[in-house]
Amino acid sequence: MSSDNLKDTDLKTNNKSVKLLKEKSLSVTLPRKIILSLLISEHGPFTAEEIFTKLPLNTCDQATIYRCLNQFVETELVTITYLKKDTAHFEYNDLTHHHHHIICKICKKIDSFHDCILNKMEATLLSKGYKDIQHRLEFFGICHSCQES
Amino acid sequence: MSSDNLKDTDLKTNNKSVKLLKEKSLSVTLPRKIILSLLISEHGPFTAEEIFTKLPLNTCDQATIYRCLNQFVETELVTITYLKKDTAHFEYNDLTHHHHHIICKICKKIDSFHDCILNKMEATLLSKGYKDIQHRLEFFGICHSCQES
DNA sequence: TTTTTTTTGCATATAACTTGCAAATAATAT
DNA sequence: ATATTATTTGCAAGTTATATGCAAAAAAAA
Repeated sequence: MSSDNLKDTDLKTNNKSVKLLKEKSLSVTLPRKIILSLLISEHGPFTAEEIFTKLPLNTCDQATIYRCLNQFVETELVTITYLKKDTAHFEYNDLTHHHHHIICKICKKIDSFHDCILNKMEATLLSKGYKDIQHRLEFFGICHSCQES
Repeated sequence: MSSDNLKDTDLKTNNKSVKLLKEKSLSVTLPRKIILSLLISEHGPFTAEEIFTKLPLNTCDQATIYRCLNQFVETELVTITYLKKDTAHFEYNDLTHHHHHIICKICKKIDSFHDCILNKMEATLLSKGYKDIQHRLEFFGICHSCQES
C-alpha cells in the first residue's frame, strides 16, 4: 500500500474524526481519518471526485473514497444530497448547523442557508436575488411494517 | 420503426397530453403521447424502467423514454426526484396536487403526502407511523449573476 | 506478539443514462 | 394533398459514477 510516506502529523488529522469514528464503531484507518477530517474542516458539499482531488496525493484509491463515504452516510456522520444530475454531494453532518442548499439552475453554483421553514425559506432566497425558485423535499423514515421486523 | 401496429385509438391516449405537448412546443409523436398519458393517468413516482415495462410492448426504445422524460422535465411537464441511490423517479407535475414523498429506509416503499410546512409535515408522518424521520430539501433557482446574461 | 478481522488497492464490472447516425415520422410550405 | 424541411426515433455503442472480488496490508482482538 502506498501510504508509507503519509504520517498522521503531516496531515493535520482532526482529533475529532478519530473520536467520531470510534463512536460509530468504525475502525480507525488513515483514509477514514483523512477523509473525515477534510469534511469536518472544509465546508461542502463536495462530490467524491472533488474530495479525491482535495486529498493529499496517494492518500487512497477512489474505491476507498466511495467505500468510506458510504459508511459515513450509513452511520450518519455525513449527509448525501443529489443536487446535480449524475453526481452525489457529500457533507459533514454538523448537527449544530442544520442547513439546506440552493443550486443555480444555470451556473450550478451551490449556496447554503440556515432558515428552515418553507415560506420563510423562499423569502430568504428571493431576498438573496434568486429567481424562478423550485424546491425538492424528500423525507426518509422507517415505515410501520418495517418497525415490526 | 416498429410502431406500425400501434394506433392512437388502441392506446387510450390522453387528449390532455396532446394539448400539453403543444403548449410546450414539443412535436406530438406517438411515444411522447403515450408516455405522457401514462404519467397523467397513473400516479408515480416511476423510474424510467418502470415506465418502460408499463408501456404497451414496442411502444418505443428505452433511449426514447429517457429522451422524452428529459424533455418533459426541461419543460416542467414532469418532475424528477432522487429517492433511491442510483435511479431517478419521474412523476407528472400536477400543479393542483403539490405533494412530497416519504420513502422507507428499509423496504423503499414510496408514499406521498400533501402537507407542506416542515413541522406540520413531520407530525403528519409520525402520525402515519413512520419513525426515524429525516428529510432532504433542496432548492433550485437562478442566481443573481445568471440573471444578467 | 500472534491471531483474527477488517480494510485497502487494483483491476474489472455494473447499471443508468447518453449519443451518433441513418431511417422514419412530424411539421411546414407549397 | 403533396413535397420539402425539420425533428425524432431505433439501434448499437459509448460514457460515467459507483460497486465489487480478491489478494495483500493494516487494524483490532487475543
